[in-house]
Amino acid sequence: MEAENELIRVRKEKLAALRQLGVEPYGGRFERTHSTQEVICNFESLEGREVALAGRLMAVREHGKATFADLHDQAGRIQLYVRLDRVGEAAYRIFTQLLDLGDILGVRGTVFRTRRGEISVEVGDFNLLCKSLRPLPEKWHGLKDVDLRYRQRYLDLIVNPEVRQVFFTRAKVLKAVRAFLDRRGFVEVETPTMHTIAGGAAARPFITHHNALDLDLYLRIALELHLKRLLVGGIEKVYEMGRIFRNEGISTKHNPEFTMLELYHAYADYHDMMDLLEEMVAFVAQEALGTTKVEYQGEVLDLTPPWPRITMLEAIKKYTGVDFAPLSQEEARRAAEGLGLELEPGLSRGKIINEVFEAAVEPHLIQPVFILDYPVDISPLAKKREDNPEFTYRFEAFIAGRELANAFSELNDPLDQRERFEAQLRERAAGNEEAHMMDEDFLRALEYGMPPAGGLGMGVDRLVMILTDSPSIRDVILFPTMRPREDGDSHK
RNA sequence: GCGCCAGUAGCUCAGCUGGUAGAGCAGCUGACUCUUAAUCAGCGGGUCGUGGGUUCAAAUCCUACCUGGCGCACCA
Repeated sequence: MEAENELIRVRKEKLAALRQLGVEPYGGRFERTHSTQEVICNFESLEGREVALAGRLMAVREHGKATFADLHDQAGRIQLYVRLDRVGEAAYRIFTQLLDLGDILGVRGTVFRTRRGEISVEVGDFNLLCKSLRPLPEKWHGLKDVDLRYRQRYLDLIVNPEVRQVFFTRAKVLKAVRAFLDRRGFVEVETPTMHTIAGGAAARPFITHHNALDLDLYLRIALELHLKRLLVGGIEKVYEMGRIFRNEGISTKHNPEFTMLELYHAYADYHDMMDLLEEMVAFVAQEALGTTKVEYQGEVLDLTPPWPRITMLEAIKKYTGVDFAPLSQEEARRAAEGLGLELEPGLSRGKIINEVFEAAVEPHLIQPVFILDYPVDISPLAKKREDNPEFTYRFEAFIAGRELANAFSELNDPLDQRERFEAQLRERAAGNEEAHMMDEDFLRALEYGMPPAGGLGMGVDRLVMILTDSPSIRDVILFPTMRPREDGDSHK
C-alpha cells in the first residue's frame, strides 16, 4: 500500500459526504440515448431536445451560479452547462463541491448551442456513476512518462485520446485481414499455443510445465508446423492469427509476445504469396485508413500494388556493387569483410550472404519491396530452387527498413525435410540455441503427403505500427511486457 | 548483455560551477450565470528513484543498485 496523499484523502472525504447526503457514489445501469459524438453530429435535429449521456468528467469551469464542464466518452467530448436555477441548490452544490475530475457521470439535459457556438448540453439532472479517488494527469500536457503510459495503460487511454485511436485502428486491421482472407475462402483455425516441440522458426522459446502430465511444454514460437499438418489433413486454404512467444530481447521492434498471421494455400507457390500479400496490405490500409499511401515517421510509404520484386543477390549487388553469385565461400567472406563486416568464423556461404544483406541492404528498403530467393541454410522449411539448390523459393517483404512478412514455397519432400532438420540439430549441438528442433510427428505427416503450397507469415504488430505511424511496437500493444515494480504498478 | 541519457509535488517541468526546493496544471478557501488551457485573490502539498561516500553543508559531486528511454548486440 502506498502512503495516501492529500489529494486522495480529500476525494475519500467527498465520497463520505456524498453518502451522508444519500447519494450512492457507485451507480448502476444508466440508459444513454446518444453518445457525445452523436449529439454533435446530429445537432440540427437534436437542438432543444432532451438527451441522456454518460462519460467521464474531464474539466470543470466554475462561474459562480453556472458551471461549464467537459464530459468525455469513448468517441469524443461534449460540453455540459449546469445552472443553479435549473438543477436546484442541492444538486448544484454536489456538482461544484463534491464531484472531481475523473468522476463518471450520467447526465440528462437539453441540447443547445452557446453564444460562442459550442454545442452543449444544459444539464437537468445527473447521476454519479463512479467516484474517482485518484487525481488524473494534467489536462494540457497529458501523461508523457512512457514508463507510466505502458504500465498504467488505462491512464494513457483516459488522457491521451490519440492512443485510443491507435487501438481502434488496430482492431480495424485485424478485422480487415480476416475479411480479406475469409472472402478468398481461407479457413481460420486455432492451433495449440503450448507445444512439446517449439518449431517453425529460429527462436528461443519460453518453457512452462503441465502438472498433471508432469510435462515441460514450450510456448509456441510460430504457427507453421501445425498449419502444415492441416494441409496434410486436406484443409487447402488455412490461416491463423494469434499470439506467439519468443524468449528474446525487447526493443522498439520486438515484444516477447506478439501477433502473427500465418496462412497456407495448397497448390500455390511463393509468387502467389507475393500477389496475395501486396493485395492484402493494400486492402487493409484502405479499410483501416481509407488510403494506401501512409506517412510513417516522416516518409510517405506507397503500399499500392504491385511492389518491386528483386532477388537477394541482385539487391546486394545494387546496394554494395558486389556480385556474390560467382564467389566461393572464402571469396564471399573476403568480400563481406571488404564491406566492413565482422564475421564469426565458420559461416557458410549462405549465411555470409545473409549477413551482407542485413547489414548493407535492409536499412535502405523503405518503400515496400519483395526480396526473393534466400539461401537454403537459413531456410530449413522452404523448397529448394530447381535451378540452384543453394537457394530457396523464399521471399521476405520489407517496409520502412524492416521485415514485414516471410513466405515460401513450402518444402513438402519428407526426406529433404529430414535432412534439413538434421542439419539444424548439428547447429544446435554446435551451440546455436535458436536452431530448429527435430519434429518426428511433423515428418510423419509429410510422409503421408502434403500438397505443394505457398505459405506466408506476417507480423501483425509491425503492420499496425506502419498504419498508425508508431515508432515503437509498444505503442501498438496495449500492455507491453515490462519488468515488474515493487509498488504493484505492473501488469506482468 | 554493453554503451549513452533520464528519474525533483498527483501530472508537465525549472533548479548554472555545492549553501538547505520552485512554477504551471490539479487540490483547498473565497468571488463570479455563456466559459472553454475560464478569470481574479489567498492557502496547503516534496523520503529530490534507493543505499553508501566526500563535505561544515548534497537535488547538485563520487559510487553501487533500481526503473525506464534510445542505440548496439541478440533477434526475422
